[in-house]
Amino acid sequence: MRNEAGTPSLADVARVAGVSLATASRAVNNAYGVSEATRQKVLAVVEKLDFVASPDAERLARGSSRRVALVVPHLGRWFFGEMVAGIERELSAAGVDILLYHVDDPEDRREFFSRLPARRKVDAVIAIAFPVDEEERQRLELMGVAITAAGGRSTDYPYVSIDDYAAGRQAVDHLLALGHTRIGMLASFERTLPAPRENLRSRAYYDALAEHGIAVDPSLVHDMEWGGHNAALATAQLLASDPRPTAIYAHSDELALGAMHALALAGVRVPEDLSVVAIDDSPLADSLGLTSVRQPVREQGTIAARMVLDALSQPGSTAASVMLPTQLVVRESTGPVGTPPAVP
Amino acid sequence: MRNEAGTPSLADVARVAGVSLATASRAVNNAYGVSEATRQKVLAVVEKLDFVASPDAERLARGSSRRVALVVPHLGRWFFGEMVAGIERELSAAGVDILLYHVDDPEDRREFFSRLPARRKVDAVIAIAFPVDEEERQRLELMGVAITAAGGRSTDYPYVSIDDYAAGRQAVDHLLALGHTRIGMLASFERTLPAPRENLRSRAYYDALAEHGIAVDPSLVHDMEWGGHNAALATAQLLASDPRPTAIYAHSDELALGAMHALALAGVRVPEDLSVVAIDDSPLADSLGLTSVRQPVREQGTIAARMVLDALSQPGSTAASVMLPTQLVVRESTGPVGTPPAVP
DNA sequence: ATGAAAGCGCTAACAC
DNA sequence: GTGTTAGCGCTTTCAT
Repeated sequence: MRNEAGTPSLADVARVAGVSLATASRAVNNAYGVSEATRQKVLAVVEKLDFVASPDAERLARGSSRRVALVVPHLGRWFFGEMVAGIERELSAAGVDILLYHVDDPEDRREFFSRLPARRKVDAVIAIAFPVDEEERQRLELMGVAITAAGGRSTDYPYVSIDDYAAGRQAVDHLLALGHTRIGMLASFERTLPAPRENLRSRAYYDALAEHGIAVDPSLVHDMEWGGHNAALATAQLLASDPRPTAIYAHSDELALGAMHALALAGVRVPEDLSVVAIDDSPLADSLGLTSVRQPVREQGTIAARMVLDALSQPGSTAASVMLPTQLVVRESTGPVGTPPAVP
Repeated sequence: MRNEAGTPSLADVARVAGVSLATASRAVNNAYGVSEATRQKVLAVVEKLDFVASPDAERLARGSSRRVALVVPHLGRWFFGEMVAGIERELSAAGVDILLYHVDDPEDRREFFSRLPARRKVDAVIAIAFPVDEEERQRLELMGVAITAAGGRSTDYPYVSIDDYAAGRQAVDHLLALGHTRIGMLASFERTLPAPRENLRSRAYYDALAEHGIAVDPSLVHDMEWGGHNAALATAQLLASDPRPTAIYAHSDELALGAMHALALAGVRVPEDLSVVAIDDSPLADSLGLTSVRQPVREQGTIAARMVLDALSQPGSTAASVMLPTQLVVRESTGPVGTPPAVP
């Protein structure tokens, strides 16, 4: 026994308890075929020796690891961090370990899937808010690892997300209901994605306007990479258009923040002169008094984790995807159109 | 061989290459005692079979796992997410896997260290921005796992962080240099911590004022939990004090954001009526035009990762702690005191 | 209900 | 330089 003092093995437990290795194993795993008396005896020794099974040996002997890979871009942004937090909570409660892989750009993505660190390391992978392409998915499936998407949709494997289209509609419809007809949109795209896909938050805008018989003015739509700075730039351009929009719909709180800063600099009052609505309802929105569509991020994480747990316990089964509802949270950044400019 | 089709073992590689298991192992690990020719032959087979060693078996046979635990509170906040991103990049480049543990409150902390998931699972643990107490540290040391702190200081083990005192001084001195003498402070404490420790960002404020012969007005100091909302509340109180401060020093960008929102609501112009400075220089600061002291977060992560890597390669050695410099980034939120109120 | 023994996939002496 | 052979710490038939 070349064991260091601090790490007792199952064999130690067995010896001290006066039973065989096999029995000790059964007792520890609550397996059948152990008398209650023996079980208690063994568990007592486990307690006394402070024994913890080596996960590596377990995995080797058993064939599965109780480990899942979490592939996530943009840690550092609220949405992604919260999502990870939600997943971690649920998984760690179930005794499943999380291997973290951060992929910020398409190259990281590619590298992850080619090196397949997941390979032989995990039983499942959770991809946060980005699609896994068909080939990648098949390779994973071949090695028997289940895949789940959190915060994004897929046709090929189970996911949990919000209905981005509905969320967008809630935001734009809110503006429309307030009488706004000239609405700017700050849309963002993800450079993480291998190829651009249809943006449901944008489509919501187009549909809502169309349904209200409002023609879309392309100069009011700005597509940009995520980031407050870009949003501020775009907002400055919006302010220059004629007639100036009376409202702005931002795809995310961060974009809205940049916009509001630009508005403040230009002396445009919110919501008197211009209304701003966004999607996310992050802490930012609260600090800012921003009207925003709330999406339950942590809960998405929790549910994704449960789906994975299910997949682990029933290999082969395919979980049903889940779409969580969103809810408009009205704060001070939106108001009816046409409020007469207050005289200072 | 009960191997599924998709997962070749080293034994498979050896057989196909026509060498023994041992030789295959040596070749794969670039160990000594393998002729270049055989090595190439083996590696070719590895390539062809798409072989990846089972980390579990490696660890079991070798005794170490090339896995480290990352213990982090408050994912979802920029600082923590960025730090994790920095660490991940470096560690994954070195082929070390990261086990993620999220601890949001003292209870999570306690649970982490008591269940010691690290136990037998990792070779090292990195604690982000929170102290590991002496007893916890000793238990970890006993099991031979190295511990490193990122984004926080410790006297008991190596760390990498910024000099919070210096950062605070840069912020407050900037205000002082602009002629401000009545300066409010928005300080935050961490409920993650087991016990409150001296806050260097606060001390910087007290010292700076003292050195300039300015008496501290306790009513200008507000301690709060992290969050823009709390900052907004505190700011409202600051505005009510008489005479009203001409500047606010916030411990973080998020706090400053809340403050600026409160100021906007109150019709107080920044920086004409009141200057705001903070610490972090997160993307928020840029979007907001906020003067802030930049701290290199990702770099702290990178360095922490390197320290761990060193510890893994030279067990027993104690890495030297590192303190990274910070730098004031002046934007539009600060200006000289006494600017005459512009007449609207 | 319990024990003996055969692996799981790999590394590391130890021979040759 | 290469092959043989024990294990690493656990799970799991298969006996008893």
